[in-house]
Amino acid sequence: MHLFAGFKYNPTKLLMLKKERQAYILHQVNLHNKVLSATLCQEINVSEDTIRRDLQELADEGKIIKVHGGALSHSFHEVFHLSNGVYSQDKKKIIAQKAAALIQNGMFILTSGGTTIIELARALPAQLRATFMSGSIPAILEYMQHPTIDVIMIGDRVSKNSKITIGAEAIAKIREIKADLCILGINAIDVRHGTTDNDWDVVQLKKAMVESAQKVVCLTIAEKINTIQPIHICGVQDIDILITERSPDDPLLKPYVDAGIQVL
Amino acid sequence: MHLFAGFKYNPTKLLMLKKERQAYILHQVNLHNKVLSATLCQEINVSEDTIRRDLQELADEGKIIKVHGGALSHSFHEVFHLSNGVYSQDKKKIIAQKAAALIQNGMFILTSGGTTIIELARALPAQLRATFMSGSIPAILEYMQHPTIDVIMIGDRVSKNSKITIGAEAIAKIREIKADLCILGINAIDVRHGTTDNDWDVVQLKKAMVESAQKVVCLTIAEKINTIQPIHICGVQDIDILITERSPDDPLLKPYVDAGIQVL
DNA sequence: GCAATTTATGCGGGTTTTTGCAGGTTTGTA
DNA sequence: TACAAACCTGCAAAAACCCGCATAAATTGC
Repeated sequence: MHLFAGFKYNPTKLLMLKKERQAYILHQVNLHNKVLSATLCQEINVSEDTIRRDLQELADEGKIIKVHGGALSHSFHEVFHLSNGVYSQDKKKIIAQKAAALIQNGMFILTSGGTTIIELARALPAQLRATFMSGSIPAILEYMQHPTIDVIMIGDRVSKNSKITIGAEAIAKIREIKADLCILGINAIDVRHGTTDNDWDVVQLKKAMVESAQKVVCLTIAEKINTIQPIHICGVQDIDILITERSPDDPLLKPYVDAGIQVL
Repeated sequence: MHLFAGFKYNPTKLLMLKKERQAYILHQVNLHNKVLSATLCQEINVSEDTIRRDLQELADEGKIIKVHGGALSHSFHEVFHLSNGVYSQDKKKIIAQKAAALIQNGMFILTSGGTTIIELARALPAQLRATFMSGSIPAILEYMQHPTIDVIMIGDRVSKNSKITIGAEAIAKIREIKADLCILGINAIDVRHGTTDNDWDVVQLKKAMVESAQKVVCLTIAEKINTIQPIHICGVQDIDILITERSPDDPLLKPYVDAGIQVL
């Protein structure tokens, strides 16, 4: 589409045909996922009404989404409709599959809560014999469905927000044991800052779990890679395995491989 | 710290369209389970009022859950609603009403599990401030819905059929405390044999609870009056209050009144 | 080629949307 | 119980929108 390439750098008054102009607009929308009416009317040198009419026509044809002040691409707008149910559930199922493969008979496993852990609980093979320990009530509910695993609930005061048990008792209980694996659903990870979260109580629990396990496994959708939250859980040096829905050799994950983490 | 998640998708944070902004917010909520209005208005560079209006609109559309100071993801806050097809639910609601009247602010209350206890949890007045302790996962789920009460989960191994935590740890934890009330949903009661049950683990828990409480309250539908189960929990002399859906002066209950139990 | 006709564009004015701010009220927490 | 943060309500300014109309541009018919 080099046909349009020069227009925004060419303030010369050009006579653009209507079809041509609309093609240009559509191109811009697809390229940047959004356009502003004001910007377009400067670029093409037509009145704002004309731009508005163009946007309206393109919207009527279903090519773009018209909004107050400009337009959005259709792909951008998908966020709104895909927001039903658990966010990114497909991706989390993939992650759960990879994580479930790590678990072997006889293992003792500490887990956090969160929707990814719920998927893990659902992905456990039916004949698995292992012991799962958690303070997350939704996670325990899911583990209870499994026919053969042993489930241990960490007791203490219940946090209504995070639906986990929190407090000194819970942390002391975690410290008492030495688990084979600690599997955490994490909310943010960054090479420099490690994993971080935004709930103080959850962080306390996760920190204790990391210290009480021989191997630390972190589960997260790739979207949360290279993001930071306010409260620190542990550094990358404390993490043994990182699991996302992407392939281990995805460039996004290279820094973590370089940092010595086993990426699955 | 202006490095929070999401900036990578929002390099040009100036002049964001309304829909675009809302999509960004929704994305953040789904990603992190919660957002703060203050954080968002810094990130997007708009006034807090605008953020609040956006959150309100998204909440009206059912996309998120608005709370004081920010918003929560819908999937995270999902309520596990127990089926309402409970046997004799009407009668249990009556029992729950009577039992709830016994509870006063500041009390510490031990409870068992069971559908009658679930009804009790639902019947608690909204402004009540008390502490409830239980090893029953369904009961804890119900207590969590209440806005002001404190909830303490007794930890230990989870019994999959009775959905309670059982074991030495759990019993030791109960022994540590001295509750104002112990409220038991019971499966059988008889003047001669006292209360009995058919699950060994449940009985151990209930016995410990009876011993750790100043007053013992038994809840049961009248149908279970004068029935016997294999395993003994406690004698009638250990019971302080008995609550059924019938009137206290019902002839069926007279033997228990005569035995010194306060019948409600 | 030229007039008639259709289409596209720009403009004026009135309406709606969006946004920030001032104020008073509610809420959560120490 | 006191206090700060968050909330709501109303308001006003700016931006965007819509409608009708006049004019310019393109197309068509002859």
